Amino acid sequence: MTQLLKEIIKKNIKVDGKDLHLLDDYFKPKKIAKGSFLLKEGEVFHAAVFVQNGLFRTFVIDENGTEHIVQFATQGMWTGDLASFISGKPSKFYTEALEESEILTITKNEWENLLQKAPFYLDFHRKLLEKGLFSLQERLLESYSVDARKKYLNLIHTFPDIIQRVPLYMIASYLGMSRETLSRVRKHLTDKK
Amino acid sequence: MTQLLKEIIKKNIKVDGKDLHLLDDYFKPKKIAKGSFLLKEGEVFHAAVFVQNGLFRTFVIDENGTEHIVQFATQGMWTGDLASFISGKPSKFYTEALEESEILTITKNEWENLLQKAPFYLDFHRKLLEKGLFSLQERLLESYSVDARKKYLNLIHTFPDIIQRVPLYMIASYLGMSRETLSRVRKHLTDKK
DNA sequence: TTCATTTTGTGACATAAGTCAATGGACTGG
DNA sequence: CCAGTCCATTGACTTATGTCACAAAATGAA
Repeated sequence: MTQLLKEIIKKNIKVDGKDLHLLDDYFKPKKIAKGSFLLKEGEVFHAAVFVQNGLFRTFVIDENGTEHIVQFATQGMWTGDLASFISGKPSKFYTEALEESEILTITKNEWENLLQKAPFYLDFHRKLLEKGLFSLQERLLESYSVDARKKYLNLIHTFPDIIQRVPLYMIASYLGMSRETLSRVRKHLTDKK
Repeated sequence: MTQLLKEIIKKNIKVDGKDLHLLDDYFKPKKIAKGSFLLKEGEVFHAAVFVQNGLFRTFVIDENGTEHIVQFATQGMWTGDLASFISGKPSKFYTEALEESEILTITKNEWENLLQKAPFYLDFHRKLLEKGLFSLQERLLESYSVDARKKYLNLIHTFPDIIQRVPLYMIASYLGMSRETLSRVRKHLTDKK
């Protein structure tokens, strides 16, 4: 059940077998129907969510009512709003299942509890935050210095199968451009071949 | 010496007086000359840096050789590259003193040491990361949904004195626009009065 | 003060991307 | 199998911002 999670943890921190088994007691599996929400704006995100399989998007809605997708999460990734989970403050984000999905969750309290029993999970916690910081930095830098075409190319390079799994207008939203612009970028790329 | 730092820590976490005094042993004060660098691209950022007074910028240089300012840090803020400090990986950033400044530093090793002696500083560490995440999120969202004029207005609202302290072309770089665009935005704002 | 350097402002023009509107294709539920 | 959505494409047009070039102003060092 928690196979994938265990592998990922082993890759990130040093932890021995019997401590890994603790995870089975703490993380609860759950099925999530396509179209349902794990989190809506204004709510506090009380549980960490690890994606076993399926696909989620997390997005904000700005003052003009436009959606901006901040993250896609697939198998092996974490989703929801890490900052809200840690701080206990209300989130600005929505996270929605785009496919029938399976997740592992742990509530804030249980997480704190686990950290007490097995403090080396603090290292993992840290790594998570660090990765969150890192990927946000990357996206911010990209938004400054890269044009539409290159953003798209970068995405299909780092995340090839996302194109098959979500409608293009969501890709456009993720990349911070209009769906028409994305459509034209794609046309130019195929024309050149 | 560590007065300001102590106040900030007290605001963020619960910690009693005698544990605060530990900070005096761990943090070293340092003067930094205007124009000198705390960090250059490719280096690992080995010390956390707290700004006592003065002003720093941290920036990246993209593939085209253009600088993009990611953060200004003034009194009471932290500067450098948190992600590199934590992960021990080389940084992509430069951080430069824009004024004669005074800082408090602590090396990575001493920091780990302090965390062992006084584990509640972990909460502080966490808060720092959380704030880092939060401010990056804010900037990313702004870059998507806000035009040049509003970005400038937001900045002078949240950080009024920065305008007096750094040249406008750096403000432009921080806001992700050309200096000419910023110049025009400012003209329109004064014309309207 | 004076000269050189840095910083800012402005006009003319170029360009990437957004907006609007129409069309047709693909999917889906009944 | 049909009707109704949903989604993607495309053209025409608009708009915000960038780029280039030059001039004016501010700054700072000698």
